[in-house]
Amino acid sequence: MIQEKEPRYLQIKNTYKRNILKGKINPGDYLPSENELCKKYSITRTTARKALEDLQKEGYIERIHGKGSKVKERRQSLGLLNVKGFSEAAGNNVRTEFIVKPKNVVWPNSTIFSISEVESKNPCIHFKRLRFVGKAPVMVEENWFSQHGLKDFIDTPFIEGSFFKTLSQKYLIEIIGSEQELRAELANQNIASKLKIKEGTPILHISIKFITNKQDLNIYGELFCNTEKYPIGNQYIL
Amino acid sequence: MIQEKEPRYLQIKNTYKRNILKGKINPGDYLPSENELCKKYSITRTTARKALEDLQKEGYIERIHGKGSKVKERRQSLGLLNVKGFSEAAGNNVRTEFIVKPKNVVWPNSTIFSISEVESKNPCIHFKRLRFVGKAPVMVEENWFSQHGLKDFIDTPFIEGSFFKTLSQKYLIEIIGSEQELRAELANQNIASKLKIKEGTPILHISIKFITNKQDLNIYGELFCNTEKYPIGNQYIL
DNA sequence: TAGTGGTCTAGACCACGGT
DNA sequence: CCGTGGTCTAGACCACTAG
Repeated sequence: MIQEKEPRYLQIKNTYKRNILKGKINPGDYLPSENELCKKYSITRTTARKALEDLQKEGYIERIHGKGSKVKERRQSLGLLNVKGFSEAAGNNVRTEFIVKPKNVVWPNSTIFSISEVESKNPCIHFKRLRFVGKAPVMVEENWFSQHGLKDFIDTPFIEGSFFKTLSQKYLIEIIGSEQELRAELANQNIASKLKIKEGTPILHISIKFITNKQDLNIYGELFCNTEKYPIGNQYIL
Repeated sequence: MIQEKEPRYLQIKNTYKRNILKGKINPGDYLPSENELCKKYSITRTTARKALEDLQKEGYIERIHGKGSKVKERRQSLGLLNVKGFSEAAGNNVRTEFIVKPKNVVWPNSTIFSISEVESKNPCIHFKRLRFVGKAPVMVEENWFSQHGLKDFIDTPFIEGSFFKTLSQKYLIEIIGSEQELRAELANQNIASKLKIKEGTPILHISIKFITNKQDLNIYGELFCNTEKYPIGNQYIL
């Protein structure tokens, strides 16, 4: 086991980050000033500033000259398009149900993304899920990907119910990018019944390709979202 | 007229930024090390670091422990929204028309993004455009932002008709991130008439906040897109 | 005027990369 | 080994906000 010493500024940054995320510190509140942090943790202003600057860079606080470090308002949205996935963004109020469990299928004719030869030579895994916020179904999600390097995927349950967590923890596969195509459409009878909305309600249709750190493994998805109450959030920072 | 003294680290940062943009320094080259900068400009490492850290944050350089500050190959792709076919597939077949030219307005009550104090204390600039692919209008775009640090913005035409090119080249302002909220909606009478579609056609409504490298300058936008023929593409790499 | 964040100096020790 | 960037100390002066 490698013993890594976490820098002081990171410890302090993460302390406040956790407290903001947990709701112990609320939007509008002010964090301790730089000088207060210096006393509290026995550090110098350089170190205190580094912690605060990082929090600012990540969008948690706003620093106001002459006033202090104010915790920013964070809206709740689903955050589906960012690489981190669903469960993390929407809190604990989410549930996922299988409509079709993972199994092998023939590769569909993807009209949008082209599939590499290596991908198409391997079997295709497919599954389909329905995602809820509270009791309301908000999204139908369907995924396809090559079995290439994913032994026993079909027979193993997802770690904590999360697809991406399973890829990461069991197979060390990380998402390193994505391409998306977005369309507004009217729900057909099939989607409408699953999302418990009327046929003809406007829905957001997302075709997505997640690019992974493993050669010739991409995750292809089709998402159909009822955005009426829960718009899709998307954040890019850096 | 307020005489603002530009901080030393900013002068140095912008010196190298301009040289990179002008091609005097090429991708793969290394910038002077922190200690070399200290000697060259008679500053301390703190100041040299601040300049280099800013260049890194904006994606111009990569800092490698034990090696140095390497100029990056291409600017980091931020996954900004682009209409598929706008610049590539449609060739030069793209046109933008003003519906409302840039002028000062009172800040709207943004229901989605919270505006910082500094932003709201400065006047708000607003403009509204209609974007075409060929002869077909495909997007209504409306933007708001603080005039903070944007002297003469309203009176100057856009460089090559591009808003972001103007920000970058005239004011050295770069987009370093974005937050978006996506919704599928039915076109109201106003939007429908501009996009030449029937009222009730599904459209993609995007609320977007572009975060810039300038403190307290964000670009807020509302986009209404007819995605029937031209879906919105979105790419995120890294 | 007191307190805050913004900029800056002049040092120090460390971990990492290449020789 | 030396030079690089990463972390950190202990101060300083300034500009801004608010009472």
